[in-house]
This record gives sequence, structure tokens and C-alpha cells, in this order.
Amino acid sequence: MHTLELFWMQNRVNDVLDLAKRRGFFWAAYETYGGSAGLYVLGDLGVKLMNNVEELWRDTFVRPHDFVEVDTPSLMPMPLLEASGHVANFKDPMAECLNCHRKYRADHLLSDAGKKIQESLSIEQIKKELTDLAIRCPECGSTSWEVKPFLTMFETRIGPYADNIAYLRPETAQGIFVEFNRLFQIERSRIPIGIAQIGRGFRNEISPRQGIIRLREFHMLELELFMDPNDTKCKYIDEVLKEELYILDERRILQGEMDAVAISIMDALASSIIKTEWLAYFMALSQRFLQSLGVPREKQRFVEKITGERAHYSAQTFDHEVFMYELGWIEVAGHAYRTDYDLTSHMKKTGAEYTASVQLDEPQKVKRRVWSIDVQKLKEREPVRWKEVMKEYSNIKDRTNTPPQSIAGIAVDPSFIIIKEEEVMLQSRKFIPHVVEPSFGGERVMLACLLYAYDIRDKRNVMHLPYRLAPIKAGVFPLVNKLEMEKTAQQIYSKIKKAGIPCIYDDSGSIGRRYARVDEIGTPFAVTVDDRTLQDSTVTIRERDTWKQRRVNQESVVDELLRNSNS
RNA sequence: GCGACGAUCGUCCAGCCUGGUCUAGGACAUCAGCCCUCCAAGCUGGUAACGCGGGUUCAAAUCCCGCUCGUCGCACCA
Repeated sequence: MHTLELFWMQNRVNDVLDLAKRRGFFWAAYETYGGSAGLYVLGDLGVKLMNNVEELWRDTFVRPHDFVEVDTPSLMPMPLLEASGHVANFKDPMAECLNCHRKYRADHLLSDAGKKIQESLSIEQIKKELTDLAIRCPECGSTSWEVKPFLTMFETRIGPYADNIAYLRPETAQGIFVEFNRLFQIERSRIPIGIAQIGRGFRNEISPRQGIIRLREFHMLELELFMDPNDTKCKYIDEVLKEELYILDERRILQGEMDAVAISIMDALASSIIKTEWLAYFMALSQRFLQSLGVPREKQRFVEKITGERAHYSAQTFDHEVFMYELGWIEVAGHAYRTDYDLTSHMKKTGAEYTASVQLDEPQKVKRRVWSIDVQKLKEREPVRWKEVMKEYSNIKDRTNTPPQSIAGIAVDPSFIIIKEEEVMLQSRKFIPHVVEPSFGGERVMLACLLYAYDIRDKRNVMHLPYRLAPIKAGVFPLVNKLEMEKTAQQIYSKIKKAGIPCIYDDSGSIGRRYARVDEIGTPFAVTVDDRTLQDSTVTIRERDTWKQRRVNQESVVDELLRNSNS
């Protein structure tokens, strides 16, 4: 590679971040107060670009499938996130060595020492274990520890009562899961169904380096696809079967492979590299989405999360990564097969029923065993406590399985349990839907888009943003500041604006300078009014990507611009 | 959290070691105007900064301490 080219490659991210700040796409927040890591501001261009990214996402993932969209609160009460497993999984016990102040995951220290850990160990218990086992700091050998939980969710309180703890959501998905029943009913119990949400997620990262890559508050674009676990077909799968993805799957990772290989969706499904059709379909869409944002296919890959690295809710996860020059491979999306983990968890916690049912083609005869309690016999055995048993018994709705070992503390005894075999005609089949989830980080997608749009031509910055993503579609300039030219240019500007096309008017500095200014923010067209306009009503349209100009009648400028709205 | 290094106009950099000459300089960007010109390059003028707090001193951008933030490394990263 040429030295100069190499130099430019190495500075691409910095150049783009610099441009983003200078022109108002985004920048680090609260600098006047000294700054606060992991928080970013989107400026006008950033807001417009993010909106366009979101619209493109809707056009890719939501609208073609008639999926629906919701907007749930960012604040979530603690019990909800306890049920989802986030409170347990986002609250790592951190052990700090009191001598050298290095920090470790306390559970890792214990398991390294060969100690089996229970999920439910309290902070005090962990501290006691560390002391009892005389575990030494791996760095300095000290045995004195301070154990504290580190919470990666932001904690707050709802209302005046201190015990009403809430968190800012670490993902938007939980809002969809807990509202599943109503959403499902509103959508007339269609299955499969996709429910989308665009919103903000919050994570209290320990040290959010890498600027806009790791944020404490960020845009999430999530879609939850609910499907029947016995009918996991995706009706759109044929459209993508031949598409190839670069995949690095778990098996190859465990073999020590580092490189992703191209494989078709068809083959990936046939060889079970991707476990379910919807997941494969969304991965293909995800690749297309990034392609339409300007990221070539070869600069994208899907890396499977190996067991143990995966989130607590996931049966299979692929990270969708984009090569971002100096930053290396950066995850822009996670594609997770969450099974029925979330709905089941919320059911257990709340007693609500998150189920769907499908009508069977023909009713089925099913034999099943049902157990019940013989009250008379129970009374004989437990003359005092039988009422307690019956009270708890009446809360057990599903009696088709084997009876529990004890009810209300009374050991279940065959002497008062009746087990009946019965035959029922089932008209429908009930199930807890399984969930497949593509989840994007908005800022990272936006950055990927800017990185691949960025180019330097004749020492000038040019952002080759696709038309639909460009925050500003056109600049309108009078060639020189003559009153009539300005007037005509202003008229054209108003006309474009009224047509709903974002555009700017600029008459300051030389024409070349103005072209340079709009090139840098990715504005695809410049409309220039010159002397000839005043004679024959034509203007020039100058294209950002070629710097070529053509003359069109000023009446047709809006049409010329609108012709590009799909590109 | 630890360690190393750092923080000056919008941006990049100079000044700091050796305190005063700094009313903090330059370049690019930006703004007003001139020029009236199709690709940032001419001319005139303007706006604009020493991260925060404390100390030393007659005097602090400059020396010292604390804090905040940043970069990198360690650790962490459902």
C-alpha cells in the first residue's frame, strides 16, 4: 500500500470525527462542564442523518412485513428487570484489592480458586468466601478485599418512596415483552408477528472509551419477532436463500479460526450454522441494510457469540460487525435467538399468561394424566392443616403434570392424590412464542455510514452519502451576488423547501467555497443561478459525486431532485 | 478504579523548561465588506481560547497541589 494512502487510512476515523464535530453531526456532551464520558450530542445534521437512518431501517425491517411499532418508557421498575434477569446479570460483584486497588470480578476469583459459586451469594457471603479461602490478589498477593456490587444499569427511584427502585432500560426489548399480551391482541393474534421499537438504551459502562462507539446513552433500533416454536418457517426466506454472508461460527471459533467465510443463507441453514430461518432472514436484511448505508459486503461479517459469552437470554447470537478502519471490527447489531426466555420469565414473576394459540387443522384426541386431591382423605391425614393445602392447591392451575413434591409444606402423599387418565379433544394448540431479535445501535450505524461515505478529492472532503440519507438534499446558490440572481435563487429555494425537500441557501464566499461546504456534509446536489438563468430560466444542477453540471429549466428542479428519492 | 501522558480561539499548533516583554501569537475555518468570478487559493476588517478550584509570588498560560475530563495500557465490557 502506498504510504500516503496508508496515512490517510489511519486517519480516516479521526478525520470523520473531526468533521462531525466541526459541521455539527455529533460531539461529546457537556464540554462546558468539563465533559462527561459516554454522552454525545447530535447536532442538526446528526438529527437529520439519524432520522434518515431510522426511516431506512423501518423500510428494511418493519414496513415490508407489516410489522408494528411501539414506544415504551425508558424507566423500568426493578421487579420487571429482576424477572428479565438483568438485575442479576448487570450487577457484578467487584472485588477490589485493598493493597493495589486492582478490581476483579469476585465470582471469577472464586471460580478460579476452584470454588463452585451459587447464583444467589450475597456480597457478605462472597467477602467471607474470599477471606475463608485466603484468596490472593493475582497481581500483588494481598489477601484483603473490599467487595462491592457494580451496577451497569442506572438506578433511580419512582416517586417519593425510597424502596421504589427503578432503572433506565438497558435495552428497549423488555418494554415490548411485558406489553406482549395487549400488543398481540391489538394485532388480532397474528403469529408470527414483529414488534419494533426505536428508543434509547442506557448502560453505565465502567469506562466508556472510544468516543461515540461505547456510549452510556444511545439509540437502539430493535425488532422482536414472535413465532410459533413448532412452526418456525419464515415466509420471506426464499428471497434471501442465495445471499451470501461472511460468517465466523462457534464451531470454527473453537477450532481457533479467526476469519469469517462466505456462506449462503441456504447452506448456513442446511448445516445448522444458523439455527432458525427468521434469524437467517434478519441477518440477510441486516447485511442489505448496511449495504444501502454504503458499507460493502466484504466489510461486514457475522461473528457468533460462543456459549458463556452470550447474554443470559440467548440461545444463539451473531454480532453483526463492520470494519471501521483504525477502530477495527465494530459491532453494529446483535442478532439473537432469545427463545421463550423473556416471556417465560415475566410469566413466572407476574402470573400473567404470555401465550399464543393456533387452531389445529383437525381436532386432536389427546390422552393426558390429571391429578387432583381427594379432600376427604386429605382431611383424614392432615386434620389441622388441610385448609392451607387446599388454598395453595386451588392456585395451581395446570394439573396435567406430575404433582409437586409438597404443597403448603405438607409432603405430597399418594394416599390423598388421585391420578386420572383422560382423553380430550384439542381444538387448538397453545404455546409461548419464541423470539428472534435483530438489535441495532443507532450511533454506530451512523458512524459506519459516515466512514464509508467519506472521501477526499483534491484535498477537499466529500461525503458520498446516498441521497436518502443525506441530511440536506440540495444547496441553492446565486453565482454572484447580483440582486436579480439572489431573488431568483431565493424563489427556487422556497420552492424546493415547500416541496418538502431539505435544502439550504448560501450566498457567502466564492462559488467554489460553497460547493466545498455542501460536499463536506454530503449534499448531493447544488443548484446554481447564473446570468443565463435571467435570460432563459435555466439553472445548473451540479452533482456532488462527479462535480459535473447540467442545465435544466428552473421549473423542473424539484422534479429532478425527487427523481432520486429512492437512491 | 490503577498507571503513564495530556488539556491554550471552531480546528490544528506556538508560548510553559528559564514567571513580567501575553492586551496570549499563527494558520485554516467562520463573520462583515470589497471583488462579480463555476469548484475552498485575492484584498480590508472583525469575532474567538489559557478545563475547574486552591496555593506560592509584587506578578502565574507558565511553578506546586487537588479535582474534572481526555488518550493509551491494565482491569471491565448482558
